[in-house]
Amino acid sequence: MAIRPAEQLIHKAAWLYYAHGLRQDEVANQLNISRASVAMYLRKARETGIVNISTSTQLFTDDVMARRLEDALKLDAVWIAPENAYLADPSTDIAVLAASVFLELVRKGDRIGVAWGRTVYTIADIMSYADLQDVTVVQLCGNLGAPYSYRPDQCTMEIARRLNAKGLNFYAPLVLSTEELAQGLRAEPVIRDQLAGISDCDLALYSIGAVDADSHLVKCGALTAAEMAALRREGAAGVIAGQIIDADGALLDCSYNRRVISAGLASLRAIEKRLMVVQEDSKFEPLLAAVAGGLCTHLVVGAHMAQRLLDHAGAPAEKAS
Amino acid sequence: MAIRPAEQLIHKAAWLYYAHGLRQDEVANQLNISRASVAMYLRKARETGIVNISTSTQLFTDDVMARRLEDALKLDAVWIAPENAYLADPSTDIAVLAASVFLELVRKGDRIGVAWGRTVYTIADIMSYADLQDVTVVQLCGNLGAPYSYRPDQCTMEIARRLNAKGLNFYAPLVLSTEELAQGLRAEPVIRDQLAGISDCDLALYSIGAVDADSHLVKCGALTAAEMAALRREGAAGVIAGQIIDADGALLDCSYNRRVISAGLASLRAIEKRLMVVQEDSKFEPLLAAVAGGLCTHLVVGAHMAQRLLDHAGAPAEKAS
DNA sequence: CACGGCTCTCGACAAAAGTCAAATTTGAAT
DNA sequence: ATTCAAATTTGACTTTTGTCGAGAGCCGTG
Repeated sequence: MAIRPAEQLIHKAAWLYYAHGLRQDEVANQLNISRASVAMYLRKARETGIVNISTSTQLFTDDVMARRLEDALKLDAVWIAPENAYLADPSTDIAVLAASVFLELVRKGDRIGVAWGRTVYTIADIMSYADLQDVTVVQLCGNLGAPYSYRPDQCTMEIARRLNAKGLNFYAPLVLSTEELAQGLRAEPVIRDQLAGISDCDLALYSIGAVDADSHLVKCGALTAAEMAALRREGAAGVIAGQIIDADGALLDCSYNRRVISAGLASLRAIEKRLMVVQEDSKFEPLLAAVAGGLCTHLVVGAHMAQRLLDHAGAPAEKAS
Repeated sequence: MAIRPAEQLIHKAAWLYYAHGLRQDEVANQLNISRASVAMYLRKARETGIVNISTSTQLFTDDVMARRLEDALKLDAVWIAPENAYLADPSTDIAVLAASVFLELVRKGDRIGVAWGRTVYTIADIMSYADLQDVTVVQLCGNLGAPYSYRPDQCTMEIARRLNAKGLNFYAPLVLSTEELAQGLRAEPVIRDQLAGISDCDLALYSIGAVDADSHLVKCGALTAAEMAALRREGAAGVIAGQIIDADGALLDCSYNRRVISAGLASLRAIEKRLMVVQEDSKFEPLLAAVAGGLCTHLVVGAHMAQRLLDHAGAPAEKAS
C-alpha cells in the first residue's frame, strides 16, 4: 500500500476534500492513509491542476475606466490592474491578473499562440497549473540563442507545462543574416507547417516591445543598439512577436523584418482572441501602434497606462455617472 | 469604515488571498481590517462564486468502463461515479460528480435548458456557486402545482441562482386537461417564444423518469397510478422533461403527451450538449430509451448502472489491455 | 430622538491545515 | 542476494484558518 500514489490517490483525495467537502482527517480515514499524506496529495493536486482555484477577474473589467477604454480603443475586453493599491510591486499585480485572465480565456481543445518576452515569461511563471488536456501551445516566432529564460521556446514550453498541454516548438532562429536564407527556411516544410498553423489558433498571448536599446532584440543580439536607433528613425514604433511595426501597426519595410522567421501579422490578426499584456509604462507608444494595427482584442494594463491611453484617445465624451 | 463591505472588499480580499497567495493576516493588514473579517469575506467569495474551486472530473471519464460505454452507446462523454468506494451515500456521489461536470460544461454566454426532478434538484442544491454573468437558464417544461422543491421552476431558479445567471421561467402548467387547451396555450406568444428558444440552448441538464407509480408525475398528480400503468402497457418506457417516451426514445402517441406543455424532443435533440444524470439503478430501461432516442450526449451514472449498460450493449469486443 | 432590528466587525478560542525530519518502503544496480 | 538512493509515509509540532458571541455603527420607525 506504499506504492505509487499515482494520480489515482491524489485524485481521490482531491475529490473527497474539494468536491465532497470532507475534512482532511476524514479523507485520511476513507483512504487509509495519514492526514499528513492527504495534505501532501492535496498540495500536489493543486500544483498539478487537478483542482483549480480561480478568482473572477470581473472586478477589473467592470471598472469604469476599463469600459471606457474598450469603447475608445474598440477592444473586446480590457482589464485594469489598480496600481496604487495593494501590493508592493505593481508589475507583479499586472502579471497575476494577466495569468488569471489568460486562464479564463482558454478553453479545452484550444490552440494557443505564445510569443515571448519578460512579461510573457513572468506570466507563465506565476500562472497556476490547469488540467487542460487537449490544448496545444504553439510558438509564434523563431528562437534566439541567448540564454535568457524568457526566450520564445521557454515561454511556450513553460505555458504548455502549466496547462498540461502539448507544446509545439519552433526550431528556427528568429533572425537570419540574409533575406535569402530566411526565405529558404520559411519554405522548409517543418517551418512552413508551423507558420501555417498559427492562424488556426484560438488565442494568442503576447506583450509588446519598445524600440530602444533596452529591447530584448538588442540584449539578445538580434540587432545592435545603433541599428535599433536607425529603425526608430525610419518609423519603427514597436516590436511584436519579434517583428517591427510602425505607428500604424503595419510591418515596417526593412531588411530586419525580411530576415525574421515569425508569425505574419495577418496570421496574428486571424486569431480570434489576442491577449496583450503590458507592464511597463514606457511601452505607451508601442502599445498604441499594436492597437492601431488591430493586433490586440483583449488588453491587460496597469491603471497608469490605462489613464494615459484614455487621455490620448481624446477623452471621448466625458460622462460623470 | 463600518459601512457596506460590498463586493469591492470581498473581491479585493479574494484577489490578494487566492491570486497573490497572501495569508489572511497579510490581507487583513493590506485592507486594514481584522483577520476575522478577511476569513468571512473569503467564505463569501467562495459562496458567491467570485472564487471558483473546481476539481477535474477527468478521472471519472478516463475510466476504462467509461470509455467503453462511450463507444457502445455512441456518446460524447461518460462519467462513472465509483459506487463501492468512498462515501456512505452513493447517490450523493453521483450528484456531486454531475454538478462538477455540469459546471465544467457551462461556458460564459451559454443558454442552458433545465428540466426537473429530484435528481436535478439535488444537483442544483449541492452545486457550488459560479460567477457566470451572461448565462441564461431556461425551464424546459411547464410547472406542476405540487409543493415539491424539485418542481421545474424551482430547479431552474436554483441553478440560475448558483450561476449568477438569469432564470427564464415558464409560466404554464405541465399538463392540461384537454388537448385543445394545451394547443391554445402553446400558441400563446409568451409560451411560444419560450418553447422556440429551447433549441437555441447550448447545454441541457436533465434526468430520466421511470414509468411507475413512484414517478413524480404520479406524486404530483399529473397522472394517476392506474393511468401510468396503462401507459406502460402501451409502450411507455420513460419520462423526459415531463413527456413520455417509448423504448426507442420517440414520443409515445397518447393523450397525455398531447396535453403537455414542454420542449419537444426535436428541440432537445437540437441542443448541442445534453447532459443526462441518472442516480437510481431502477432507471435502467428508461435510460436505454433516452439513449436510443438520442436524447443524451453526455452521461453521468453510477458504476453499477454503467456495468448493466455495458452488459446490455452486448459486450462489444472485450479487449483486455 | 430614542428604539429595536439589522448588518458589519472584532477579539479570543477551537479546529484544521501545513511542515519537517525521521522512519519505512521500493526499485534498481551491483 | 545485498546495498543504496530515491521516493513515500508518518507522527509530532507550528502555523494558519474558521467560528462564535459580544460590541459598534447604521437606518427606518414610532
